[in-house]
Amino acid sequence: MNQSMTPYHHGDLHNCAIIAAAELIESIGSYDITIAQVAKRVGVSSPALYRHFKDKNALLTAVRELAHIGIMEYTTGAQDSVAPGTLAHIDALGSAYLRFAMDKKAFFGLMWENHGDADEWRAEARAKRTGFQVLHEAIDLYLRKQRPESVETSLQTATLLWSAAHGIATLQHNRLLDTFDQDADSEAMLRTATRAILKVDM
Amino acid sequence: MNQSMTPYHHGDLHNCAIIAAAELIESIGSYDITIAQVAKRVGVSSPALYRHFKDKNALLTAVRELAHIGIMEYTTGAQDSVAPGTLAHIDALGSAYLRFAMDKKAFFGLMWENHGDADEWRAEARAKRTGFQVLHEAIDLYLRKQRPESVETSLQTATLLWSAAHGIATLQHNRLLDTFDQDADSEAMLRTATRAILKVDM
DNA sequence: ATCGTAATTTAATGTCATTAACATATGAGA
DNA sequence: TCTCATATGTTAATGACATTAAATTACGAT
Repeated sequence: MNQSMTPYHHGDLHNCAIIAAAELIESIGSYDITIAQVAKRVGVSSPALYRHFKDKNALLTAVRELAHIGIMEYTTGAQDSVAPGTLAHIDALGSAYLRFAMDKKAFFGLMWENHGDADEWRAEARAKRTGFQVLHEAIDLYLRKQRPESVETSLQTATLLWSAAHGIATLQHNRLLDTFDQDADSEAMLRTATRAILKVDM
Repeated sequence: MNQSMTPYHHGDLHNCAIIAAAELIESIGSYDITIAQVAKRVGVSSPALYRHFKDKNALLTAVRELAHIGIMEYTTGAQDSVAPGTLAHIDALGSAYLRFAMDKKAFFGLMWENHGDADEWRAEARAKRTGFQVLHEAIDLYLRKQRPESVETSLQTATLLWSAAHGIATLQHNRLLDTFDQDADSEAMLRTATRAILKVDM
């Protein structure tokens, strides 16, 4: 990412900073990072970053996008080995979500955090093909095959299933699941929830 | 809370500070407060608070307890008008949870946040009668009456139902629900989830 | 009344984010 | 190639905070 031949820094501070921030977040396992840390990691002074990002939050927002790409990779990767529109397909997506939440704790926390520029993000999210869209498509396909009379509820079903997965992931993330149920198994929980929800009329 | 007759502050800075912090959080709708703000509100210098709290986080932890009491009030209050162990009872608890999450956004966010002293809290939470215990009892009672053969799964069922409620609350909290489903109705979603989960074998 | 301890206060530090002022590179033209 | 405008960096400087240190005052027991 760095044109190591150029003086100053030039070239790609913008992207380098985002990546450095992401690496930093990953390495300390928390998105409570400082501009100074990122700057140091890229080998540049703190104020330099302000040429590329309005403020610290703007940098974090950029990292957030990386996190969304990451979850997309987990999600789409999970689809490779399953037949489209099957229960296994939906399970795989849910499992990927839980796995991402655990593997990339800091990213997971960061990406759903309440961010200031929420409105812009929401607009984009609706347009793009996000992890949610992938889930929605899978559920739509599943219903179309298994319960065609309920296809029209696929959006609500997807939203509900996402909520369940998100709740499980979040509670586990904050170690609240095993606080109350020492034997809690998030994967099993989500599979149970999935089956319960898919079976029910909306 | 203040012995307005005493000089200095004396008397009750500890409790006054907690309440002031809670009021502040409520008023600005965020738990991103400063020690200085709290101190000012109580009419005392910032360092004074350090005589009563190890650090800022200790103060927030105290507020967190208030938040838990608050959700307990919502929860138990919701039980007054329903027959114990009925589906309506469980609905009422879920509804109260969602309502608290919306009414007291900042508290809701604060109380489930990743806090440093998590281990102590977890130990206490297991001992005390928390909102979760109330839900667990209600579900246990429900299963005992409606599906006695599944009573042994009441803990898992409670955990799963909490997860669903928490997911819905959290996503709505961050305005993510209506990002993907403009017509999303959190109450309806939770009722659907509740019915689906209670019907299913664990 | 007196002393020791608890509760406060004002100073002082150190970490950050962010802005200001200054400097250097780079690329488009003359 | 030389020159200027713009982009990109750099080193001060500022201001908000959390937190600690040192100095001060209130209170309760002797």
